[in-house]
Amino acid sequence: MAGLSIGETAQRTGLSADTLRYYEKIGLLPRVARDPGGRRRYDERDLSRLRFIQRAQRCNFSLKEIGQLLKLRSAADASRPQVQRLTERKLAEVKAQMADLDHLQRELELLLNLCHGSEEGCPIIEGLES
Amino acid sequence: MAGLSIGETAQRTGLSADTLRYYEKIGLLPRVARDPGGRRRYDERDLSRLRFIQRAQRCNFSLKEIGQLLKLRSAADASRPQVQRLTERKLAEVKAQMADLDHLQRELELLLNLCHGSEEGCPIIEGLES
DNA sequence: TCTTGACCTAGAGTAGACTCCAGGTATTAA
DNA sequence: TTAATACCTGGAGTCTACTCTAGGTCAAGA
Repeated sequence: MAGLSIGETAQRTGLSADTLRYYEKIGLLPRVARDPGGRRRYDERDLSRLRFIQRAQRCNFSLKEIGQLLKLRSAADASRPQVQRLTERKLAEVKAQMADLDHLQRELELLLNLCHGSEEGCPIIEGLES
Repeated sequence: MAGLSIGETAQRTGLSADTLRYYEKIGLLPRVARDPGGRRRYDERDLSRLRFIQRAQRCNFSLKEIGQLLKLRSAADASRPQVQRLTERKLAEVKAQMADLDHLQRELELLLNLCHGSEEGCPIIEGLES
């Protein structure tokens, strides 16, 4: 039988079967193909979409935003100016978020370095206090 | 009257009065002192705790984790290894998120470039799906 | 004195993203 | 043939971090 069952897809992506059904229910995945018995069959397109969703989600995009991103991704030539504006906005957001995270990373690293170098007191706690 | 009212504290911290009451309700702040009329009075200790909470929250710690950090704060010396572990985990999370964002950024930039470069339609974009 | 505005409590409601449940069907192994 | 297993649907429940509501109190100004 072509494609993967929901169980296999769950295992492969690390998402639960419930989550996969949920994504379909809210339209994040277009209706997944069914076998003659009515069970879902996930193809490579679906898996690619799921990987995209997971990456975007790890970047703090909401499912709603991911829906928009997915539209950009698959219908890019349908309404190009609009698509382009959205893409640019998302890109700007991604860059801003990168800058924030970069800042955060430095801060956490600084705290940890202080911690390794200090004799007494907890510099992480102290750092968060001041 | 000693200390700040909830309104003044809200203004000073940028948190809403509701949020301040909420933090107290869930035990993130110990019971705040009351004046004879039963209104809250925030002292320097409370404000320090609130600053701590806000900083930690900006570092992507959940309120639950912040609760842990606050407990550890009283015995900072003894609990240093724990604090360090928590911080290290956060740092790892932040780094993973950065990597994902980087990936997403490239993908969006690629999409944008393809859109700029083509006359009508973006035939290569369908290739992104796979 | 009356009114206004800040405050009080307990508890309900919200949004996002799941997660679980009940009751039913299909496929496979014994 | 039967039992186990994986799957189906619609809908209810959960968690986080608030946010809002109702109904009441208190202190200060006109």
